[in-house]
Amino acid sequence: MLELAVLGLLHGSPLHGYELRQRLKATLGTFRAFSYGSLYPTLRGMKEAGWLCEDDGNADVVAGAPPLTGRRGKVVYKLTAEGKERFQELLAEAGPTSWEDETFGVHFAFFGQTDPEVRVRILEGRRSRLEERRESVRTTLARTRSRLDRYTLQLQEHGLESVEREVRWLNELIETERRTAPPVAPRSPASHPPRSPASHPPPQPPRERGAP
Amino acid sequence: MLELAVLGLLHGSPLHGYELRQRLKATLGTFRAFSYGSLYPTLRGMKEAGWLCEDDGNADVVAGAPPLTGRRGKVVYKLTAEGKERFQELLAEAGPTSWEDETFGVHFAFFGQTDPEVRVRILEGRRSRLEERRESVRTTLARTRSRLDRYTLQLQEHGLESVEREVRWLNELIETERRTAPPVAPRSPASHPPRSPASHPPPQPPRERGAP
DNA sequence: ACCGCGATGTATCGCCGCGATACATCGCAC
DNA sequence: GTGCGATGTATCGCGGCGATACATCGCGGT
Repeated sequence: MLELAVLGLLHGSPLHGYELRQRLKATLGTFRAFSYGSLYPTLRGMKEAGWLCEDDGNADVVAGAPPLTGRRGKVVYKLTAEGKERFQELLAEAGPTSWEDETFGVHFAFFGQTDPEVRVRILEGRRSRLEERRESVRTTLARTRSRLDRYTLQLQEHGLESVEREVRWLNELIETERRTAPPVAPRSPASHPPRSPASHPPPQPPRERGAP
Repeated sequence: MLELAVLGLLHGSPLHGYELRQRLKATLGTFRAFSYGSLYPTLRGMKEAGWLCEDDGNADVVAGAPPLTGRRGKVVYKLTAEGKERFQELLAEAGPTSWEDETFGVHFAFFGQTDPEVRVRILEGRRSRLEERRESVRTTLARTRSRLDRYTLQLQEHGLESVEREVRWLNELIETERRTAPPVAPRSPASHPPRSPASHPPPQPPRERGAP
């Protein structure tokens, strides 16, 4: 999970731990934070697995500069070919793990590199996860409403509204996905009949970031 | 933190582990779930600390029934006097730990037993915590908006809206608190005005559940 | 009568993320 | 030139989670 995040961030450009963490905070935003206590061990593990390697760019560090200590310089991590492969692999799998609370945000953040079909599957999975929770809250709320204290009730209702809001958000996203890449073209968007039958726009990854 | 939750639940009535967990799920709702892997060790710890004891109610279990096994019966946990004391102690402290994401929900759930002043302090602490996060998201969003991919942007904005929504919620709650229990020290209410003064929303003291 | 099976119930283990902490270097203001 | 905050690497202990094992109970099916 952190693995996916690191793979994704590093897929953009090589980074060192510190900056990696900043990006993690910025990109995943409200979803999770991650700390070095997770990051560095993960990095180590991934290095051992061969997904990434250290890339000191140019070794402009004076070689013998601090001979006293264990030589602490910047360590820049960079994806290997296997790492990129691994990233694609993780992007492609849309299992139950993809729509758990913590994981979903990470997957979503890399939707730009994800296959449209997988996107929809993950969004729908997430939605049904949330709907399930919503129903659970609703029923227990209905059953126990009268027995609840004012504050517990308020907490419960706020939680319920949060879930409902998130479901609406997902609905919009799914709607948009479907309109952008419909399983069956409901209408020709342009004057041309599509040469690719709309089901696979593989060579046309949706609007990435980076170079404008 | 689990400790507070257990103390609070058990303050109502003695429970055994299984039901305790159900209540935990129901009461804390969307906030956290907790699993036995946390619950039982915590229970053990609390028992050792003297906050609670086992109370088998009536030992209507046939004493020698299953002599083959290690004799697994229901274990009902019950607060001791020290436990109740400890609960009050925890309710009274409104430190930074009280308004962290996970902890806040638990504290809030027991606001019915909490001193009004402490309630406001916790709500305000929570709010400023959230405002801080909101500003952080806003600024990084403003700085990097153009460089972000469509999905990352959407994720970011959704997160921001969530935080804003929660701040609004807290504002309402604080407002209500202030109206119900104004900062001016309340005069002795016992005397002759039998009906409440200006403001009489349904609750005056925190309407508890359970035993009337 | 019997079995099966799901709900109830107690308990533990390994994994992993977090927060705190230590240590080191760099750049810049004073 | 010195102190201090940002940058940077790394580890440790704590605590929660999910999976799992094991045990009992009540109920319906055959």
